Amino acid sequence: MLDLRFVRENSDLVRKAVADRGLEVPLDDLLEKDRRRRAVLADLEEKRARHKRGNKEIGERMRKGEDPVDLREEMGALSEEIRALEEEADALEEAVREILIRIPNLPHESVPVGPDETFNREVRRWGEPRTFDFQPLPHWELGERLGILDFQRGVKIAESRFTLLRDKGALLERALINFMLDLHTREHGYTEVFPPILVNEESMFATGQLPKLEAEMYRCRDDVLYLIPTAEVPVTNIHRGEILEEADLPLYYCAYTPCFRREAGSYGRDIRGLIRQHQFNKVELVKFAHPDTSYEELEKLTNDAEEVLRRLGLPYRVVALSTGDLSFAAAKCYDLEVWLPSGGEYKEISSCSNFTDFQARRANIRFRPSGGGKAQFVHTLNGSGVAVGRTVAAILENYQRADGSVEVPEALRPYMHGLEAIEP
RNA sequence: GGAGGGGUGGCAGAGCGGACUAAUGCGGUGGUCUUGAAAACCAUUAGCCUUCGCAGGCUCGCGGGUUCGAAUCCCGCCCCCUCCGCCA
Repeated sequence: MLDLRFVRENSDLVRKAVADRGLEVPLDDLLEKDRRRRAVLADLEEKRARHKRGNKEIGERMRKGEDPVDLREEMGALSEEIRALEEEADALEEAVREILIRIPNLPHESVPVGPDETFNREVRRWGEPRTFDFQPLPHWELGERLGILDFQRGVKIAESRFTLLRDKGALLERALINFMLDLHTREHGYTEVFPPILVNEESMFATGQLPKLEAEMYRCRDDVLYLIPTAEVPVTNIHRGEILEEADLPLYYCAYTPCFRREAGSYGRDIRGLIRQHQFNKVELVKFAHPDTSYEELEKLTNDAEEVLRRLGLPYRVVALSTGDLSFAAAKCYDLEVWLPSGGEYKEISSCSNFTDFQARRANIRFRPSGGGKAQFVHTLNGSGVAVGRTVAAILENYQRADGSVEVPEALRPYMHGLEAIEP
């Protein structure tokens, strides 16, 4: 959410930012309602002040034994007027808010301007895609042949886009989670947390999933709780409504959680394999940063996520998303894309974003400046570090051998009882 | 799920129709005193909204209602605690 005062005073800037994203927002409507609300409020407050003084006088006179009937009647009438004005002011405030919460964050000046992903800009590449002297298989075929991915039974147990991991497949998944958590906690300075996987509406609103992405989420039938689509939600909400100490910033958290997404509207996409699942595991990195350093923190966070891929020896590239591809709450975002031989392309495996004060304002997360003074909103950041299911796919495809076995990346072997390869 | 108790400032806790402009204590900050510290004493110690400012308004879990007037009375909801039941 943007600051209403900022929107009021910089409407042209906001208008341009929304247009750059290829979106439309009834900004003039908002400005007009905001103007009217402030006019009503001035009137209302003047009447309330009069009402207060009058009531105080009634109290004083009644204590002296009088009954000021005329004043009581006057205050009664004033009370009616106040009630009407309150209703008007509340309605206007609500209308303003309804528009305001749907305005996306302002893209950072370094974000490439363009209507869609074709305007994304590649920032760097790491690693060389391997050349095969045999016909490489897609990971779903490798996984089924190795008996570690069971798609049919996943569908039987749940529905399509759910997969059963077996034996070395389950072990590989678990090894990756532990490897990533260890890397971030022991070498990158993150504090590990394990948060609730079901969260309430306030939490979903705070990070920006609600109201816009309601259809993307699984909801419980008898309780107003949602399955998290990413650990970003519960972890960012750790400090919702809190005032942090400036000296404690930046705070680094990482969390492994399962994630659940309905993938509404992506019927035909990535239908085979592990790429687009309704349930997947992810290790997430979350930061609460000082506004002055949040963009440096974004670079560091992105590098922390990249380190996972470098240690695993998976070729990747980093892409700066354009205004049209940027998510609702993000001011800037780098996607990490891992090389997948089956498609002969780079595929998103992590998304690292700076949300500036956009989520912090919705979540009311502030910090008290060390020198004293007004509490300010922190900047929140997060990024996958990284998506586990897609990493499994990338390892299977990039480390496959001609005989259908898959070499275990060296960094992972300590986490897999020294196993060097997954064989049929 | 059943029964009871309770949500008041950073924390504890009083107030239970009109001086609430929310007592008091603790904690925090600044100061006096001190070689330094502790103690003591003094001062200070919420957020938000409107406004250029003066100033005004809102907020006692949330939402309604009664009343000239609600932290206080009534109704609904949410959350927490204790006990019982169920349960990994």
